[in-house]
Amino acid sequence: MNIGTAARRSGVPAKTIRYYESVGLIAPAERSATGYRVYGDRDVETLRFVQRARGLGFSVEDVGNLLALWQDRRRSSSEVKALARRRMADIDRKIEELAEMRATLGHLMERCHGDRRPDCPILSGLAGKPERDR
Amino acid sequence: MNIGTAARRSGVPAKTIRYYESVGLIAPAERSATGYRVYGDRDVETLRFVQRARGLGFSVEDVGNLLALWQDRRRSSSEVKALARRRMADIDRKIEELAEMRATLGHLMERCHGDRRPDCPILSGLAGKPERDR
DNA sequence: CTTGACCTTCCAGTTGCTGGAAGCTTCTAT
DNA sequence: ATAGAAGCTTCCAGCAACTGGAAGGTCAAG
Repeated sequence: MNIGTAARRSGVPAKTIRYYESVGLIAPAERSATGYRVYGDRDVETLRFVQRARGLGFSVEDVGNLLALWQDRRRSSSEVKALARRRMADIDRKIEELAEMRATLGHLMERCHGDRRPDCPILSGLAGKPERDR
Repeated sequence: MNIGTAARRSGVPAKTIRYYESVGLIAPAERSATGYRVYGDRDVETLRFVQRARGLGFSVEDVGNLLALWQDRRRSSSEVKALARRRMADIDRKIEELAEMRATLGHLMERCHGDRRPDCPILSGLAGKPERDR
């Protein structure tokens, strides 16, 4: 099958497949006589694997490692789990960051009238002159 | 004061200040006779404002808008609040995405022994062949 | 045989910096 | 006075992970 079909079946856009190939995440596809990339069902499975791993937020580099482990019969599951643990820690850190932003922004917004008046605690807050009352 | 001092006082690295100037987020600084950028206390305040807004995750473009509103006496606070609301929605969306990743990754990890054996539900899960038992 | 859908490569742009090179200027210490 | 360190300037490159678009070759249908 051609790249368009592989793209449809895997959910990875054709452009992205080419990109993955160019950065070495996936092996270069075979080519037809006229230079078209040719894919098989295995390749589609690989692409789906990549898609899912990326969906969990693993970096392209980490996906490369996961892919290598996946294809290595002699792997130990602890290596995979270690990658997953690191990713989990990343996620938790990011969630915390966002929660903090959320809280701060929420506090600022609460006090803002949001009407036609120029008075705005959000701006004062950003300016570092927090409304001090209450 | 020179850029290094402004950087120290505002918490924005000198390189980043130059970058902000280059993309038009902040006005070009005045220059000394020898071409050094010269800053005043106002500029440091502006930089701090930018720093805080960026810390809440506003894009550089949005910070530009906030800055403009901050400096506009005739602004209405509703404009500011609208920006904040959009940012809040972004944050919530991202938190949700991350929470979903967390959950999925957590499920996969739970079942992985993480020992020397190659058997690994994390990889099978990514491969799209979820362990079906239990 | 022409049209339109695919495919190819290559270059550029996105976001928000950050690092580094080459070359001035200013400060500090002797 | 002068040497060296620290600070400043500009410009170019690169990070992640694509995405868009131009220019051009290919293929199937009517």
